[in-house]
Amino acid sequence: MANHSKAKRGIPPKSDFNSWYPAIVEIADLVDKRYPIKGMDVWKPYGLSAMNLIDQLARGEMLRTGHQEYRFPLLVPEALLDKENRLVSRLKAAREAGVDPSELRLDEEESGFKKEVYWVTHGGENKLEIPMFLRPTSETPMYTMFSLWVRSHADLPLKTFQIVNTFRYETKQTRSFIRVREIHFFEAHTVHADQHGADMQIQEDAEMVQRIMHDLCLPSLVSQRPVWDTFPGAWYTKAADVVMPNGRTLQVATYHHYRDQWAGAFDLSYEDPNGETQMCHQTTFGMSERLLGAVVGMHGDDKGLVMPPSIAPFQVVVMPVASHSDGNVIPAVQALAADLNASGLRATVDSRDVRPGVKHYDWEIKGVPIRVELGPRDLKSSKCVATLRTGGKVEIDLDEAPAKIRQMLLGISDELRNRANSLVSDLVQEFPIENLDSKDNLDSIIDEGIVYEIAFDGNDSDAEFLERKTGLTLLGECDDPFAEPRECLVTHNPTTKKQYIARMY
RNA sequence: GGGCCUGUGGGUUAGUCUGGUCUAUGCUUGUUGCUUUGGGAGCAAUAGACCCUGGUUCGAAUCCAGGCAGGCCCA
Repeated sequence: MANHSKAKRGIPPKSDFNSWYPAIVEIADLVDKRYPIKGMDVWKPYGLSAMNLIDQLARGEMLRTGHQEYRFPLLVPEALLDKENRLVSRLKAAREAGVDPSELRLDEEESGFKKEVYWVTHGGENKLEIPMFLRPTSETPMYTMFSLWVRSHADLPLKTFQIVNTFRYETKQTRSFIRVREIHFFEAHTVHADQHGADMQIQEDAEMVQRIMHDLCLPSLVSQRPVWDTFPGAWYTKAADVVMPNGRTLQVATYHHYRDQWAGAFDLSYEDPNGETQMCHQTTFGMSERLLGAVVGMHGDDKGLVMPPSIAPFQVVVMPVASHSDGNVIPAVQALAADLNASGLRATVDSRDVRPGVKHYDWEIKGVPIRVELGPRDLKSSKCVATLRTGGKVEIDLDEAPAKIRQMLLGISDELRNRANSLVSDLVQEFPIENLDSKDNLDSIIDEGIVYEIAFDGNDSDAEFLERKTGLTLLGECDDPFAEPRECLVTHNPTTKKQYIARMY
């Protein structure tokens, strides 16, 4: 058909995910990528609206769990970075040497961090005596202040969060929402009296991640990152990864247990009830616009986006049909939308003077969960026709519309979860061979579009062997181990440690 | 980190190899008007581009260098 491509507004098939993704974010009007700086897209109203709704989910969790919202400055003086770099390089050296960090002296080694930040070196025409950088994350500025705020055990726990933009000078290929240079970022930082307090916080973080992922209808793999992939300064790092349709995993949330390692570097201590000075224990929990990237990638299809109802900027679009032939249509449509909005749904009216087909296609591309048509025919029978983005059309009574539609949205969420789960279960597979003999040629065995589940309990060099051999990256150890011990893929020791290897974004 | 490719109206595309025919092609989109309107309507008019800087040349969208931007592959 000549207008085949036109019929889909030039959307490549989703089976070609690497072309589909960058196309759909622009066609669905989430962002405009033409701003002339690499990795810095312009957020358009529709995309921003969805992102704001994701932020609201995070904010809701924060308030529910007693965190308070702050906003710290964007600029950080270089001197503070030095403090952090010393901590990071000390821990890194300790890790490499396999010794306790406290046994190492502070050295002046410069970490690679400096290369990844944007520097502000001038104020007007004057060169700044102390250069400043744009936060890549906010540990440094926040902990500087925390050490002023926390003095007594009564000040703890301190549970904070902020939703801000952070900056990273990415040199690799950038991708909307997935790898960008200006990152819309959520970060929660907490301070506790002891390790137990921080342990509990990590548990709470895990629950919050699960709740948010549920709202977004996204299944995720949670694992503890290997030591070498642990956030600088952290005792351990846990991460939630979403499996994208091309088999690559996307890290969408992380939470770090710092123990008292950062507290040492930033002099974060308090007086306990006995009047003794104690070091604080800390955690952080971070998420970003990658959540939106995951939603786009996971739920979208050949026809466009599919928005989960929880973050759909419009959950329902009401479209008048043949309103020119019946003056009652427009008022009825407006009344219906008002009804839906009054019942707490996000509904809008598309009263553009275009053909109905155009409206359907437009909102289909944008992934609106339910499109409602209302025309003269329906008015006679007091009904309207609802079309689901996930498929199907139903006639519903006008007086029951809000309740029915609310129910249908729940059904759509369930359907999206089912679809996502079945996609992921296709993409996550057991490793095809029992052990990695170095003679094996794995090219014909490894499928780069698959996430492999393996038994692995090796050390750094075993992991390096594994990664080099397979060309995949180790995500880390899962929370749910195998029920029965299995043979480790590399060491051949029996283990219940379940791990995933995949190509990561 | 290493290598490769690309840059033409808002989008997409012809032209680039082999400099002059380009005062730059088609489709789409935008705007205006009329007719239309239950899943992408039609006709007409109109608007709109050679990434930037430098070089070679009588002459550059086309060749060369650098920059910026985008994409791909490998580590």
